[in-house]
Amino acid sequence: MMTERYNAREAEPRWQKVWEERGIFVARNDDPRPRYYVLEMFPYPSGRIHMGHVRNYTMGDVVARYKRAMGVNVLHPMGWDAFGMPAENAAMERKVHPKAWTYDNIATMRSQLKSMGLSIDWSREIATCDPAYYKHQQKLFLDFLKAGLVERKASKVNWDPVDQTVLANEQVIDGRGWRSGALVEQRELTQWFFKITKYSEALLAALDTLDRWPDKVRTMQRNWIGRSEGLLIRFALDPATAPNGETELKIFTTRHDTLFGARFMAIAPDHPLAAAAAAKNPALAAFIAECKRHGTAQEIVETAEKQGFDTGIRALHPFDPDWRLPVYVANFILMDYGTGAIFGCPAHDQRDLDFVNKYGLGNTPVVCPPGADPKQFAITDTAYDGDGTMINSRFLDGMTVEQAKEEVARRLESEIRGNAPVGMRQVNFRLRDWGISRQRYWGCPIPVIHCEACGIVPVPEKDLPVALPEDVEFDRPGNPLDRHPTWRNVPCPQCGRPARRETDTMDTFVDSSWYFARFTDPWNANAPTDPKAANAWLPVDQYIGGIEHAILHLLYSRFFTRAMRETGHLDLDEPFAGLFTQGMVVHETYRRADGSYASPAEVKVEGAEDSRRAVLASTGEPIEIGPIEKMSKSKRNTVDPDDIIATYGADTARWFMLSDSPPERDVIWTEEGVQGAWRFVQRLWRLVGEAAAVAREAPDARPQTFTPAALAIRKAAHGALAKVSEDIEKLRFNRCVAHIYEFANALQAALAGRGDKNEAADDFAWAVREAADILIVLFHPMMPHLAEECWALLGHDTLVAEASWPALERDLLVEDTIVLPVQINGRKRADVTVARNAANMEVEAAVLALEPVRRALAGKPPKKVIVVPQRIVNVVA
RNA sequence: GCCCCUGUGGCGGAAUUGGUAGACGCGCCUGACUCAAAAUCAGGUGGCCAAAAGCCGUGCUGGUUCGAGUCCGGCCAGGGGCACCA
Repeated sequence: MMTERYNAREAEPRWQKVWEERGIFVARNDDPRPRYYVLEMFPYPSGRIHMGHVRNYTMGDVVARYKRAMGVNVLHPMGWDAFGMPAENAAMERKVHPKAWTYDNIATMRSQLKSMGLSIDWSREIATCDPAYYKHQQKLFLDFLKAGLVERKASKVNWDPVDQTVLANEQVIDGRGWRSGALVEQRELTQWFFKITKYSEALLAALDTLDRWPDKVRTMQRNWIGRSEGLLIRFALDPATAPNGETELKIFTTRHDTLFGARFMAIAPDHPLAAAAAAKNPALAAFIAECKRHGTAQEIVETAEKQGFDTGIRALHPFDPDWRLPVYVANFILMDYGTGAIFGCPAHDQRDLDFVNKYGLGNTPVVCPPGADPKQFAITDTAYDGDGTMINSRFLDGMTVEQAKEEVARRLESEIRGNAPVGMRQVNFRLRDWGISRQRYWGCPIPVIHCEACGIVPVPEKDLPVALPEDVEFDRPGNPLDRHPTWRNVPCPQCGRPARRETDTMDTFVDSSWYFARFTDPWNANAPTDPKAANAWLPVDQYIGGIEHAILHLLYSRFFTRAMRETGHLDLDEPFAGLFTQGMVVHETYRRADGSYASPAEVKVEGAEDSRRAVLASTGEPIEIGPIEKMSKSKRNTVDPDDIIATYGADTARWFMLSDSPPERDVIWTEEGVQGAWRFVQRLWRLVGEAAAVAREAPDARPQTFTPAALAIRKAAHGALAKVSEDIEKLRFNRCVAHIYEFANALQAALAGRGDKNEAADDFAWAVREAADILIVLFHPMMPHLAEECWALLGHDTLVAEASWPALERDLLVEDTIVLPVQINGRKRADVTVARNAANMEVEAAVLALEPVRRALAGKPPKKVIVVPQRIVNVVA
């Protein structure tokens, strides 16, 4: 009898070695079978893996192993998002080279990931800091440049004063740098941009086709792209008031229906007209300077009062040349949205209303809400932005808002001034081009050279990669590339005269925008991709990662895929057909009396749910149990995967990660939960041991008939098979876990029952062997090492990692007789056993004969009997 | 302010998408084994009631329906995203 405990610590490395030696997870590009590409977001090599990684990679591994068992050619690669700031910080703090620091971390994390037993094709491993990788990224940059998808322009940029670098709009969260947390400043710099806005419309429209993405992510991207349809209107300026040469002011509006409610115009402080007007107006110039000094950092914007300054310029209303509108410079107008100018309709825009109330400009309501009296309707301090009927608007009166918009657009489109229409329909996007220049060392060098004579000269392809120099110092702030003597100063590739290399490096989000494509042919030395391989593998069938990349990484990758298509590197639009965003791993927090945090490893928790208390294990000092929060170093509520794997094994950690919480929600890491998972590992081991003893007596040939006990086992096995298969397909791992528990319970009960009844017939043994085989294959994607050990115990000389998913016998799922719940007036009162295919009349007759039903009816006929076949019966008394 | 999501036992969560609410796990209780503990095994575990019968029960509230955790209206609470975007 098998009484020994399963020794995960001994078994797990042993099986990992077998898998590796046999190379069974290596995907081949020439394998003719159908393909499946499952990918988890690759990690930043920060030092050690954390529980979030364990959760992420376990989920992907379950899918990969399941698909492999289904006979599919699976690509499941791993790499390193290896460029970035922390390597430079480490260099500054610890005097280690960023490269050494990064590769040390990669080595540690690789071996940690391997100890998880992931079915990864390590032959395709890539690191983005490897010149063999970024060489091709530089090639992509040059191709994009040639294709007009890259632009160099001066612009106001987000400057992170702590990291001393530029940030993209997407990297500014609540006015702060996404990594440093520092308040972001605005600076005017010349930068490289990827023209993501070229695809605004396409990126937006294609969101509708991504039906295997979470709605949440699609909504966030939709909002981020921010499409709005409106009208561009050219307001003529009163020549008597306009600065020299200025004749008109262009504005963009989505509310042209409210044109007769206009009270003022407003332009951004950095609008050219403002500068022109300020030339002769020192007070205005001072106001503009003041606005610019404050900048547009979010923090300031939110608290700043709306302020304006009358330029003295007057604009003429497009429908009434005698109607003059004052033009203000206002601190709340953004130069980089629309035209940097608006017309203000205070009655129907809260911000405009606040403005006029401050400067006493008044308002005219032009949209009357349904049910309101047009003569009485007035606006004081709350603008009305809803639908209604046009009033006070001359030829628009009586129209709906929609009709009025159409009428205004139609009229202004057909009115020509100069040689252009006064109004033009226009679509505007909130999305800005992606600024990729970073003033950092540890990133992919931008492959261009600045020459006094020739201007910007792309580095010739034969000179790629532009490799990072390794002899750099981090003894002062700023970019060491900028002060590197030989690397920076190079001859111009065109004219040969002394020139200067671009010292900015690329945003690290560029690195991760195409790595999924590189995995399809990572050995390719000549080109970023082999389009044949890329097109065959892509799009990624299932991508798994955190919700924090809903906009940044996922939007950039969608852009890159389109740009790579345009430059001939692959031929598809969307990189990720299926996206799954998993929840975080959270844990209780523990605080000592002095307010400092204690780690779970230091704390001993005792007592049941309602009387739980904690003490410091070493001293007995009482500890306050705090709220459950995301595992983080600062809260010290992390659990080290290495410790868990050393104590319980990787299978236990994997199993716990998948149980209980639905994968998209946060999972609470608890010691009890891990122990529960560990107990189940041991229970499965014992169960398979018992099953193996019975299975040994099984005949090779499948018996002709099965006794009820054997049939019950077979039904449980195939029922579990059907449910687990469906739930893996839908990534509902918590339900898979429940089904496997249920099946294991059923098999255990059947084996225990056998002793009493002495039912050791051939057919029973055969059913047990079949059930044990199915059980092991079913749990092997979640607990691969235990599965191999059990598989061997059952006498197989193959690997379960290479076993086929069992064939489902659907006949076993169908019962001949079924038990239907019987409701009386919608409340369950009884059960009735009927033939599965019994006619409704028969079911009704059987139900009416039931004692509880007769009692309820008391001799009267039922009002109604509803029979839902194979579901339920409801008697209405 | 706008948009989205989530509210089910002591806890994590199931519920075939309108058909037996609480699967499965954790925790707890009782028993067996043990000198004892651990492990394991057997049983129990939404509330009210001594128990049965019964009644109540999916954030609150109203509705639709033979039947509502699920659909509709109105609230409340928690979480997330966006936000001078014209």
